[in-house]
Amino acid sequence: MRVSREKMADNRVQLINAASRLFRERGFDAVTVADVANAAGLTHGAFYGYFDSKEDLIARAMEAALATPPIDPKATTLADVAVSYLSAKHRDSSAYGCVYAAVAGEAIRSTDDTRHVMTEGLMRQLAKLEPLSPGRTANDRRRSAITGLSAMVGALMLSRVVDDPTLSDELLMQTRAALRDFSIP
Amino acid sequence: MRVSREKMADNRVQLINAASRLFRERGFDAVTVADVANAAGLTHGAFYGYFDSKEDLIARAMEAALATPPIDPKATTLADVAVSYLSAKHRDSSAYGCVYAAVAGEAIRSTDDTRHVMTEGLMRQLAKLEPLSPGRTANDRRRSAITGLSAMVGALMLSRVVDDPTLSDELLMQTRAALRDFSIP
DNA sequence: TGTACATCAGTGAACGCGCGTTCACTGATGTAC
DNA sequence: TGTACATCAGTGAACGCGCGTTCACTGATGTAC
Repeated sequence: MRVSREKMADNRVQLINAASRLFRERGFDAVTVADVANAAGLTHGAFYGYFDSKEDLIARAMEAALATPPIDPKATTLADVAVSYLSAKHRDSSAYGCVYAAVAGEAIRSTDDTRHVMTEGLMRQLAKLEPLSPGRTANDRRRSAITGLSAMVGALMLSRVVDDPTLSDELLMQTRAALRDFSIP
Repeated sequence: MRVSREKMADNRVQLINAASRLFRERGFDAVTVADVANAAGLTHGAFYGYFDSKEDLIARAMEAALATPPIDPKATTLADVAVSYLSAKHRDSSAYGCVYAAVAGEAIRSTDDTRHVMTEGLMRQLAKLEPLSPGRTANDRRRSAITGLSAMVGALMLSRVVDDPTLSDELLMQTRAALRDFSIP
């Protein structure tokens, strides 16, 4: 059943895309190698022609997920970012959402490779957020970017844990409102 | 090997304490029923005399962990809370630290029971934080409590994922500083 | 209070299951002529 | 360009392992007299 080089390149992309989606949806542990292979139209045996191990796939999938961060390109301020980030839609569909809110907990106990990928992704995300964040000096903007992102990640995670829809909505709404008025004195 | 009623009551406490510590340290999945039983001085077989299932233990352990939240009792403002919450010590030892920063990611895909326990714990934690948070009206204080807690949980998790010690420290430091100056206009 | 027996908490072997990973085989692709 | 063969991507059975859970048995506890 050998396939063409083009098909092989496409299979790798499909594997990474499926993994990037499934891991964010269900977490690293709950997704099996067979799940990812099947979602990419392969059987589990083919998997090891593309990746050394499941841990390797995790790192590559997070790398891909972090290459297209879910910051609204039309956003011009931190408050704009917060409006789309702290939405019910983002809360209810993590598959293509923020990597940190989806898998940060598991990533803490993951391989060095995965943690490194997550670190570099965070640095890039902060660099993009800084010019949109309030503050007169560069350090003020960096401070509000870090605090703003932390608040968004924290609020989104908490809104996903909570089983009370009213509280869940309130967490998003109040954090959105606070970031709208946010400033570094 | 029957044991006394007192010993049994003590065993249950030991199981819950061990679970509450181990789950926060390593996550639900990585901790086995045998790990918890051994840490409490029992073998895995005895476990099911105390709990219906591992999921049952998770809910009871989180309940216990949330009964003594890690808010410094000497804190009189949100900024005070942030100083101890966003410390290197808290980041580096999750065993007795914040439940949300430790297991929120896994709790999202946990049982209804566990999610409910986490929800009630969050409501109590917010109620305690509100009077310490800045704002003129009750809603302003609630807003700053929610945003402050979100920022603390988010910053602590991110500081734990990151493999760069400088960035990790900066995430804590900048969020601490922002919450020190935090106000709702 | 002391004794005989019933109760039942703890033990550790065992079960069933699902996972990550390996591997002999298959058959389509790529290449040498 | 067409043919013959070597290559190697994909398949699915199989392996080894660790997990949650069950259960027959053991022996200390609790109780009835």
